[in-house]
Amino acid sequence: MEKKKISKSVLKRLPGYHAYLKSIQEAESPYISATALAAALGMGEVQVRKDLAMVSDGGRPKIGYLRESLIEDIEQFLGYDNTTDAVLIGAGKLGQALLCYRGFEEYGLNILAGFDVNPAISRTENGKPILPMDQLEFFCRSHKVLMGIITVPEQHAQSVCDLMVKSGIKAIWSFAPTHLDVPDNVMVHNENMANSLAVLSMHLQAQMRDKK
Amino acid sequence: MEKKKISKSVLKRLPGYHAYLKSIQEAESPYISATALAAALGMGEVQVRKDLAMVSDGGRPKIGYLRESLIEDIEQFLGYDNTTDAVLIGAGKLGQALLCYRGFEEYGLNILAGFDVNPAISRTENGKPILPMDQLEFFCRSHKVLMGIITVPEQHAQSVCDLMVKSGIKAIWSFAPTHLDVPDNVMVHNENMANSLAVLSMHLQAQMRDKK
DNA sequence: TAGATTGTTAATCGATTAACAATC
DNA sequence: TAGATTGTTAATCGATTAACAATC
Repeated sequence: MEKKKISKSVLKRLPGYHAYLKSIQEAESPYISATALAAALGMGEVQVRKDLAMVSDGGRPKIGYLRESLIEDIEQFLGYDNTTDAVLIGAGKLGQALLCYRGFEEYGLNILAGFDVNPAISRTENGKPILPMDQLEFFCRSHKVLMGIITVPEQHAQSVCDLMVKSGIKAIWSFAPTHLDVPDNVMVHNENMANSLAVLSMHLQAQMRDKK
Repeated sequence: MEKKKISKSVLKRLPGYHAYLKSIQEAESPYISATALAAALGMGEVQVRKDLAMVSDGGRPKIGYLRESLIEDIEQFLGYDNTTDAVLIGAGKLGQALLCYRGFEEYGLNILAGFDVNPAISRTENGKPILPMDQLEFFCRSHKVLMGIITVPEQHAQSVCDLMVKSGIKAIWSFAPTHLDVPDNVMVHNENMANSLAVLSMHLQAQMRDKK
């Protein structure tokens, strides 16, 4: 397993393999072939093999990959083993949902606290603190937080984003449907619901048209 | 504006242009150039121009595009004008957050109702009904619902998905971190948080490495 | 050995970018 | 006219797919 440069497209497929491999823990054989994986996930088998080659140090011809070690390889590669601390700004409905979502731990994400201009509550149901905004920078600096999640309304997204950058955050996961300007060394990933919707609506429109 | 076949990549960028154009309503000039748009969103200007060519019937050299009609063109193209009805299954935290999110209306999405195996409440804060699962098929058929949103835990996602397909749904927007098997004529879009996280974590890891 | 499977090298495909002609 | 901007045609780039040799 070399540290070759990995493309975004491959990166985005890895969690899918991981989830599937975890879901078949009870399987009879401890091995799984790229062929089988591809069939289960509805993908091309060559693509699966190439993707796995990026993270694994090899399967065995005729047999396949050792499932357990494949899982470990992906986890190590994606950094699921060492957790990333994050803060979240915007403790509205969506923000609270994310703060309470337990699944993130599995992916090595640990949201330490939520922030809000005007916290309605001081803790989430699962005990995570919700703090006033003015404590953000001190909190991030002292906990060395590098990841921030934005769940504020569109109008406030850019100023919240600026605040995060000022607080030393290097990776921003935004749920606000708007473009964010950041310095070069900061990465923004837009979980833009509008984009997803566009693809789905288009499919529906095309289907309706074909029906006629 | 022809109905050329449009690629997914273009489709996913259109909402970004739309949001930005809406956000500069107060601007002095009623025109905007692809150059200006590109600069504002940090994109290549040729790409912007090509994307706009797909939806608009042309800008004017030296001047640019008429902002208002560009907005309309994108809205029409993405179907923001005629609303799509949807149902949501899984009225947990995330499900309720989506049911209450008002921004969807802007994109032509109208979530009619939520469903849950065991509804804790019968209505959301904004008055949307939360119904028991066994009413799903009748509801979908009678309201001719074609889009479904899945916000149930991973283990139940596939069976919920099957139920949606059985109820006539053709486009599924899933927030469950797992692969879903569907017939060919049904489209699934995975809003897979794990995928997004993978990209961001990788960026952080790379940055930490470079720092040393 | 034969056959399934791996990994690699080459070909294809699609999307982005660059170059340039057309237009106001 | 000159210059900014559009739209198109060609070149590049990257990712996917196909073909094939290697291996157990």
